[in-house]
Formats: sequence, structure tokens, C-alpha cells
Amino acid sequence: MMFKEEYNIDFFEERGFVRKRCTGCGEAFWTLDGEMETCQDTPCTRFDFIGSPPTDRRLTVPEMRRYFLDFFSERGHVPLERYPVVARWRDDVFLVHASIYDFQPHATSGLVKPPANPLVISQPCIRMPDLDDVGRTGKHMTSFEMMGHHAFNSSDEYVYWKDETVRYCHEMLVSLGVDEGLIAYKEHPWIGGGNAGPSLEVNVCGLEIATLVFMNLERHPEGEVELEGDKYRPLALNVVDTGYGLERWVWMSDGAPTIYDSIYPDIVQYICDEAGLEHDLERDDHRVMLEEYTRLAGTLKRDFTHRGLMDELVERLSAMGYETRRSVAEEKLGALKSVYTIADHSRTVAFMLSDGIVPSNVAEGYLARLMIRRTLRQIARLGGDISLKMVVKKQMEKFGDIIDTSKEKVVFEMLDSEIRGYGETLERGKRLVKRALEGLKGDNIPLESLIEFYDTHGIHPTVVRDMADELGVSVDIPGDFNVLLARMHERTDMPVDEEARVDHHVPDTEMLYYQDQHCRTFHAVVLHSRNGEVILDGTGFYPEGGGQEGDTGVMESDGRTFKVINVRKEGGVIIHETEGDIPVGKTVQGRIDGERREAMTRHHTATHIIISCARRVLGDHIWQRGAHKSPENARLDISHYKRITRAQLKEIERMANVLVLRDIPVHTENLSRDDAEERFGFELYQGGVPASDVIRVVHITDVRDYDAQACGGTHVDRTSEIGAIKILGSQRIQDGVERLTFTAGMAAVEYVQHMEDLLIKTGDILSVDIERVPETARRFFREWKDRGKELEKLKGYRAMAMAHELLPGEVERDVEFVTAVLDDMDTREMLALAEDITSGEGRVVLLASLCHGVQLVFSRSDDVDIDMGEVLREAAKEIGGSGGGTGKTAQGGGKDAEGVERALVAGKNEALARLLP
RNA sequence: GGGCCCAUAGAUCAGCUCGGAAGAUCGCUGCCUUCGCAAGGCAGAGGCCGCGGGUUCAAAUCCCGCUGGGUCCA
Repeated sequence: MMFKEEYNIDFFEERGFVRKRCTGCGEAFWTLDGEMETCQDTPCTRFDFIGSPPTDRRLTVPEMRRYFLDFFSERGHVPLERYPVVARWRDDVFLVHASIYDFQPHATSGLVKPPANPLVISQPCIRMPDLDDVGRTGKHMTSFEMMGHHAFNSSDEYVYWKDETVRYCHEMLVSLGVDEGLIAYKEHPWIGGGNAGPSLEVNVCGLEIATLVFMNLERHPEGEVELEGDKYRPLALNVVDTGYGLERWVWMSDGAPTIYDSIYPDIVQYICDEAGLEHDLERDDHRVMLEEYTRLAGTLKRDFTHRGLMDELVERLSAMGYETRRSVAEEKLGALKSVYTIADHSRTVAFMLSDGIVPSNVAEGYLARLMIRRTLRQIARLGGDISLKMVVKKQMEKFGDIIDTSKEKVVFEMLDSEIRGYGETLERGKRLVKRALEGLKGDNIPLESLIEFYDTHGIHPTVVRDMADELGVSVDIPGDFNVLLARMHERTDMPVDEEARVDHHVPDTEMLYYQDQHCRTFHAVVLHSRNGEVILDGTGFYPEGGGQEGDTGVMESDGRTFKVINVRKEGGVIIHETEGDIPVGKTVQGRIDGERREAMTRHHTATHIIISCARRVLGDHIWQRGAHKSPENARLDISHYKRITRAQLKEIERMANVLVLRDIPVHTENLSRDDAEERFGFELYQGGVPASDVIRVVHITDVRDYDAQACGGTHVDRTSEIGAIKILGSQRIQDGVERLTFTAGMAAVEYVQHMEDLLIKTGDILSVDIERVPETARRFFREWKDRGKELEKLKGYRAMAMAHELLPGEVERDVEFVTAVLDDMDTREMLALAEDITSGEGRVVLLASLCHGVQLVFSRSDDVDIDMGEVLREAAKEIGGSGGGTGKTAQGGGKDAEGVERALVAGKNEALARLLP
């Protein structure tokens, strides 16, 4: 527990708040109403605002957002534009869960100055963990806007802390007409993301409408404060982190039965209309049923499928004079849950896709796919003719002030492709399930099959159940299906500990490669050298970074030469991996492999050009997902929702070479983070976000910017230096991620020459002009197939003719033996021959041929009772081989051609020996 | 980032455990039946068993790599 003193706030004392214990949960809370008994949050109290909002006015989403932003702007906060819902600036999370995520980790840790201080923002957030509660509780949403005002207090700059924060919140509530006596501030220590601090939950009439967090601790092994088993110490910065749930404020001001009916009543209505459902909140019985349901469901983890809850609901309604049959209520609530889920999920999908998430089977793309598929399942469940695209379109239009509607085209394209893909998966799944069900003949489907259908083929158990119903097979889905699945995916492999870093205790290395990119030789002093790791006071060697490999070259000292194998950077220190150590204090001359560096430099600038061209050809959703630049070629991974066609590839290549020919200057400048973001937007951070206030921005510019990126790599001065860019190909490395491989400069020329060599060589072999290579190849392939078939036919004839030639054989003990060595006959032909011969009665045929060593085929008529497999195995010993087959026909072979006659004799003897006397 | 699954005729799939002459259904072509169509009967065409290695006397089948696709989890 966090210390009680943390909550002794001047404002509470000044206004006469009392600290009480909730009779429900036992937690402490502050209130002006001495009679208040609970903390005012569910389940300790019920939703009192439903049907009777505590505010003096009703506000829509845009109105409430405006009200909040204005309120805090007027009180000295700088309003910020919202950030994308996909947290590209962080590597620890995919999606933005809270407004403070925008400023983590660097602003909250004090490494980077916040964009403004104090500031106010309304940040769309997506919370997947709430998925299962959507539509069930009436208050949970997977996407919502968190309005927050934030202040960053450092030792240099104090802005404000707890007292002012609580005053602001209180003042805002009162300004909306909320009776002060209804407000409860609940003490609630907050822990998360390695930070912690005291916090107050602001509850009104059963609804938690804001959380005021005072982040002042960070996790540290030597910390003095212990929370939930971890130790924490004071943070350099004290951060005011507040979160006001925009939609909840709107709901509170509106008092509708569910949050969904407050936020997008028109979309809820639209879905109901399309599904042919009646949802008229003007009708008392319907509204009251929903209100009571929300009150009940909001207090516990249970919903309309829960017996006890439904009993209570029917009882309550009856007491209020509304007689309702349980089954009717259950059906209505079940359908509404789907409606609310579709409304909620479609808005989340709109946020995700228009903010540039490409649906995929990995990372945040998978979360988008998951949302889309869940929505499609709910649509299917409702029946009717609901178009996901139309619902998403309506959501984008309705929330056009916060969602980028200009992305509509690409959003729809991605949706189309997802809907098609899901349809195909379902089709495939149906066939799979049908086959499995037919094999079962009315039995239950085993659990392991259900798991396999979902885990391997993406067919949700409920979908399996629906299909099974049609075939009259029952399916039991265990209640803990998800738990079973999760357990199956549990792994024990722990993350590998980071390599222990060498503690060098040396100052940061001067980066001579930035001062002069053309520097190839330089002098410097050795500061540290051990185990082949040399650190200098300054270096021209470029360390690996930004996907660019490190430089190689040599260092010379006292007439000795040391090879530099690789160069890397740790913090501000550049480490040269060398062959051998150089005494500390010596002066060295470094010589960089210039050709190698120049090749990588060309590839690096070419990468920037390619991504710019890819964005223009494929669309704005293109985002760099990774890159690598080596002397030989470059790889660029980009997000894209379908395969790149050959034509698109050629267009990207053509445009890239146009930019090269235009001889455009490449500028590198150091800008403040704010300036850079203002001029170029988040697209700067294709390769990641640097942890510094000053950003090195590389941009290719003449009359417009072709590409601007925060980049530490080396670049050419003008695009013409690249020479030529040749795309070598594209690969789909993941669903939704395409890898482009390309090369520049001389390597591009060499590649083209190599391709040309191949073509010329092929033309030579076919003895045709290279223009005719494709059609000739096709003709040859066709003819090769025809010849094959012809040959098969002829071999059949030859086998028949040969059978005539070999008959009759020698009769011994009433069995006719046919033995022969056939020089070049292959196994298949011998099999055909053997079958011909043994179609007569009383025959044993022993054939050998000398192609690929020795091949044997032994067979017999049906009326001769010998296991030919065993006979052949015995015979094959003579040729150093073996074989096998059925009792009637066996085949085998060996390497020793000289033993072929002996093998046949041995075979015959073996067969005779096995003949029953 | 980590799992799992799939690739065989135009389509959908069997065969792969346990290596031994590539199969079914639909579709396609021709003939029979019919005034014609549908349906039915008969005959037939159609396969680098995804690619490249390896093991083996022998690989669709076993092993490794690659390519293309599907799917679950974080």
C-alpha cells in the first residue's frame, strides 16, 4: 500500500472533504457528503445516472471533447493533436492504451522534453483486453478517447502537482452542473509499465469517469518502497497523468441505458434496422429492461446467459410492472449484444485501419484482423444483410473530426481483402469440418479437433457448432476453451539475458563521419583496447546502425596494421572490433574501406528513394517495417495488404530511377524534435524514434520533399551519385509485409549483366535468338511431355512383344520359369512385362536389367504360392542390394552388375526351395 | 517475435503412419440414348505429386533447405 499521507491534499482540507471507508470494497475515499457509504464505483454501488444524468446539460462526443480541451486550454495547457492508435514510437506495445503512452518512454523518463508542458490532449485508445466485456456490461468499449491533461515536474521546472490536479477535475465537474456531494475521490495506488505512484479514481453515480495519477516512482532493485513485491525508488520527474474517459462523460451527461446508445445511437439503430430488429428506447418496457440489465450486468462478471442474473432481471421488471418472459428477454439482449459489439468493433477497426495498421497475421496487424473477424462473426450471428464496410464507413463519417476520412479508399480495400480472406477461410473450414463430421458418424467432436480447427485453421468453435448443427451433430464447447488454448501456447523459454556490457568508463566518441562523410583516413588516440575491442577519441568508421552495416578497414600504429572487422555503437561510445589490441595512448591512423562504404551509402539513400516511390505507387499506408543495407544490396520491408505485382514493381523501379536522374540534392540537418515533427509528421520515424531532443533529418528535396526521415546513416550528396537502382525482387515475408530487395550503382549493372548472361546462355542452348527463348522453351516443354507419353505407350507395346519372345519358359516341378536379363529396360517396363507374363497360370518370372546398376523385378501367377518379396531379397544379396514388395510382385536392385546372372540363378533356386513339395 | 498446418489432374481432396506401377469426385472431350434439353450409360484426355538437396536398390511418401499459402498466440 502506498502511504496514506500521499492523499493529504490541501484542496480536500480546505473544502472539508472527509476520508471514509467504502462499505463495499473497504477502500478509502474522499467525499463532501458525510452520509456517503460507498466509493461510488460499481460493484459497490449501482449506476444511478442511467435515466437521470447528474449534469445540467447533455453533450455529444465532439461537444464534450471541445469542452474539455477548452477548459484546460483556458487554464494554461497547450492542446495537442492526437497521436495514432498504433504506437510506432514504442517497441514494448502495439497499441496506445492511454494518453500518457504518447509521451513514454522518453518524455516521462526525462530524456526528452515533452512537446508542451503542461499539455492537454484527447487521445483515441484501443484496449483489446476489454474485448469480452463489450456489449455485455453496457460500459466497455474496445476503442475510446482518453482525455488527459499532463504536467511534467522536474527539479528545474515545477508546473503543478496533486492539489491543482484535483481542483481542476472538481471544477470541471461542477461547471457541468454535477452536485459536489455526488463526487467520490477514491484512493487507488497505481502501478504500471515500471512506474508507480498515488492515484485518485473519480467516481460519480457508479461510474468511474477519471483517474488522476501522480507518477513519482520507478522500479529499481535498490528502491525503498515496496509495491506488489517489486521495489521502487523516487522518479527524477513527477508526472501528472490524468485520464478522463470521453465516452463515459458523454454517457454520464446523457443517461442512456448503455454507453453505446449514448455515443452512436444512429449507428446502433442502423445495425438494428439492417438486421430487422426493433430497438425503440422511447418504449418504456424495452428501455427499462435494458436499463435494469445494464445495472445488473455492470456489477458482476455475468451476462444474459447467466441464470441467476436473468431471474433477478425478470423479478425486478415484474416488480416495476413489466411482465417479461425470460426467453424473450434473453433473445432480445442476445441480439443487442451482437449489435453493440458490431458498433463498437467497427469503430475500432475504423481507427486502426485509417491510422495505418495493415491487417496481418503478426503484430498489431493481427489485432486488426482479430477485430474484423470478430465483427464478421457477430454479423453472421445476427443474420440479415449487414455490410461491415457500410458500418465502418458510417463510423468514419460520424467521427470524421478524429478519424482521417481521407484514408477511406485504402481502408475499404483492406476491408475487402479481409472479408474475402475470411470467407475463404470459412469455406475451407466448412469442408474440413464436414469431412471430420462425416467420419464421426454422429458422435461428438473431440475437444482436440475443436482446438485444431481453431488454432490451425482459424475456425472458431461457435462456427463449428453452427455447421455441425446442420449435419445433426452436437458439439460441446468447454467453457474454458480459451483457457485450454492459452495453456497450450504457454512456453517456458525465457528471454535471453542481454550480453553483459563492457564498462568502458570512456568519454563518448567523436563522430568524424558526420563532420565529413567523405573522410576515409583519420588520426585518433586509443582510449581503450581489450580483447580485440578498440575505442578511440574520435573515429571516421561508421558503426552499424539504422540497418546499415558497420564499416571495415584497417588501423595503423607504429608500422603495425590492425584489421577492423566490424564497428558498433554502445550509447555514445563507438567500439571497433579489431584483430589484435593497440596500447592505450597510441595514435593510430584509421583507413576505411572506401568502396564498401560508398556501396552502402548508395544503398542507404536508394532505400529512402524506394520507400518514397513505394508510397506513391502503393499508397500512404506503406510503412517501413525493417531494412538492411549491405555493400551488395539492400532490403526494405514494407507494410502492404496484398502482394506487389510485377507491374507495380517496375513502376517503383522506374520512378526511383527518375529521381536518380533528376540529380536531386540530399540534405541532412539537425532539427529539434518539435520542428521536425511539425514539418514532416510521424512519417519521419520509419526506422524508429531516436531518443534525443535533436533529430538528424535526411531529406531528398528539390521543389518538394520526396522523403524525410530521422536517420543516422550515411548518404550521397545528390541522387545522381547512386547511378542506377535495380529491384531484384519482392517476397512476402509475413502476411501484410513485403520485402523489396534491390541494388544500386555498379552492383546494379553487374546484376543486369548476370541476367543477360543467363538469357544468352539459354538462347545458345536452344539455338535461338533470345527474343524467341520463351516461346521455344514452351514448345520444348510441350514436346518433352508429348514424347514422354509416346515413350510410355511404346514401352507398353515392347513389353507385350517381349513377353511373346520370352515364352515359353523352362518348366520345373510344374512351374514355368521365365528368366531374362534385359539390358536397358527400366523397372516400370519390366513390371508391365512381368504382369503380361504372369497373367497366364503357373508362371514365375525373374527379370533383371542393367540400367542404373542392376534392377530386379520378380513376379508370379496368382496360383503359385511363393512370397516373391522374400525370394527377391535373397537374390539381391548377389548384387549387393536389396528390395521388397508384395508377395506377388517384388522389385529391387543393387550395384554389383557382375552378379546379375548369379542373382537370377539364386532367385530361381530360392523359388524352387519355397515351392511346396 | 514464437507455435501449428497445408502444397498431388482445371476444381475439391484421398494416398504420406508403415517407401514398392499416382487415385476418387466434380468439371472437360467424344460416342450411345433424346425431336431437343436435363439426367443416365460407355470411352477418353488431363499430373516435373511446389522447387532444390539428402537417405535408399527404390521417395508423392522419410530427413534438410527454399518458395508460396493458411492459422493461432504475444
